[in-house]
Amino acid sequence: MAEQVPYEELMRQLTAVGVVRRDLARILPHECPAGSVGVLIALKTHGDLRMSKLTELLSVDMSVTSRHVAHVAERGWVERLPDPDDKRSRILHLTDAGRDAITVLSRRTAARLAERLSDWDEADVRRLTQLMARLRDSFDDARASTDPPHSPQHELTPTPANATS
Amino acid sequence: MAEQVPYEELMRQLTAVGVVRRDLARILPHECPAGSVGVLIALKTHGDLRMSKLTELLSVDMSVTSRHVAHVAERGWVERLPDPDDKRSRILHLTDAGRDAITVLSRRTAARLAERLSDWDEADVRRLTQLMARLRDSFDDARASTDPPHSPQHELTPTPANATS
DNA sequence: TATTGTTATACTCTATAACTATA
DNA sequence: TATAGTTATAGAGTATAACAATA
Repeated sequence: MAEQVPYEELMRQLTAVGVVRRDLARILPHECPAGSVGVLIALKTHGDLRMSKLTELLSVDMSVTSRHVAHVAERGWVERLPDPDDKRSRILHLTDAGRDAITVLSRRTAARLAERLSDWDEADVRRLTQLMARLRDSFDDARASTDPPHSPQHELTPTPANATS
Repeated sequence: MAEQVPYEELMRQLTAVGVVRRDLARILPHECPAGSVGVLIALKTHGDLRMSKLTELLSVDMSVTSRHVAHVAERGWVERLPDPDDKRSRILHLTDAGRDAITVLSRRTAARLAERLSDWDEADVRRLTQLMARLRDSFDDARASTDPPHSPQHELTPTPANATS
């Protein structure tokens, strides 16, 4: 891709999505924070999952998944069934109560989005959704292939080439 | 807008942006977390700003802005000058060191994005950026006009209309 | 010895509320 | 009395590291 792409602007907009996420998070019940929603939706979409697979889908550390799953399990929305093939593993299963919870959340979220995006046409909503999905895929793929080790996080101070003064 | 818009999918992709943000955050120096970057970029883009204006641009609570600004001020990237028109106010000014820091960060971020989005064409990057900007605007506008009070956050349990069992 | 999952700890971002100092 | 800004506190999300159980 050409060098003169407006990455800085994309970067800014990525940060701006936080505004959207926070606004949507505000309508969630205190019992069901965003992390829980992610788990519930993933299970509704993909069916029963093991912790490892769910972790992969959420693209977070497994310790994070474990935390979120513990939360929804405590509320009876997800069951952690034993895996007959591997006693270390657990199979996560969405309960009926969990399904009901998602229904309520989806309805409420959709209402909020419909309100906020009242002047959007459906085509643009779809375009944005598709592009964001592709963005996520591009990052997931790259992380899976090149990230295994870890990014060292260099220092910021040494900037001889850019010293403007 | 029609009722059958795939809001649930949009919702999922909004969450997925977290993957992207986290990946980009990983290349930031420990001295300059995401919150600091937001402040620096805003000042570079809009020039000198008062706390209140910066807060509006970032769409967060002023206490958050204050925290982030204190961080970058401690590192000499931003100066808090007195406002001659209002002694309660402070004018935020990006220092040369701050400008240098942004240059380094932008370069590093751009490199990461170029790597991740190597198979994207520039038009799609622009399309995505524009749609995200519009999304943010839609939420900012709505918040400004209808949110002043606060969303009550109802309970989740009562779901008579959706009981599947 | 390697892998699945949990837990302890620490850090960032955020909002609410209480506070100071001006207006 | 109202506004600009700071600080204290609390809550959510995340990653790292240490750990238990099983493969």
